[in-house]
Amino acid sequence: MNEAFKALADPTRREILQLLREKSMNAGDIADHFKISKPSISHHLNLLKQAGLVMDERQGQHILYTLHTTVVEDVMGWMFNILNKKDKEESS
Amino acid sequence: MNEAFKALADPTRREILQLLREKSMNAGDIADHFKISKPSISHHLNLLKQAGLVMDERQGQHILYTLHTTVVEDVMGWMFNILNKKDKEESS
DNA sequence: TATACATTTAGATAAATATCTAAATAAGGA
DNA sequence: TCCTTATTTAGATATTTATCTAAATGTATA
Repeated sequence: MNEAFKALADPTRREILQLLREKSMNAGDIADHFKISKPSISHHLNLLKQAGLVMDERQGQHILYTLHTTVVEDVMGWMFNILNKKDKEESS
Repeated sequence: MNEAFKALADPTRREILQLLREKSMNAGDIADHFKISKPSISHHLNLLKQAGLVMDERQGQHILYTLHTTVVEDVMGWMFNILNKKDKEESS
């Protein structure tokens, strides 16, 4: 989960996740939303992929990126635990 | 919220937050939980403070650090939004 | 006030990261 | 097969970050 936290630390990568929340997109269309170069976006996409936050699938000439929410849920779980002082203290 | 995401990206800082979830602690006691130097811990505590994730309060010779959950909730909200594709799509 | 303890600040350094341009790979179509 | 388009990989560079030791600051107490 450390990789996911690190991936989420960058504003560009968070914005990519927000784009993908709406719909899956290919690398080029994602890159068009930003001012930085395509190779940089490709690098960010790779980090998101390593972190398990997105999945990629080649579709002909394009590569389609899709949000993958399992790890997001894991991170949310960690955060939720922080909010609840001592998860062992009571059960009811 | 960017500072909070960046603060959460470091494993030592996340561990500090987990310590403080149990109870408020002073800088020295926090540092004793780690192998790294006190100045390094002080630096991490400062970043957590800048991010709004902890608060500090001098108590005599010691400085007491306390978890501050408002920003954690903000981050959770962001994550929650990512999980729900298109928050505008329906209301019921 | 002198001393000890707790913590931070200063300054240095090594490692990690974000970004770029240029080149390579992969697929589709003439 | 040749050319175009889509994307990634390689390699370089500047910035940021985590860490350290040494010094400074703040508080308590003899």
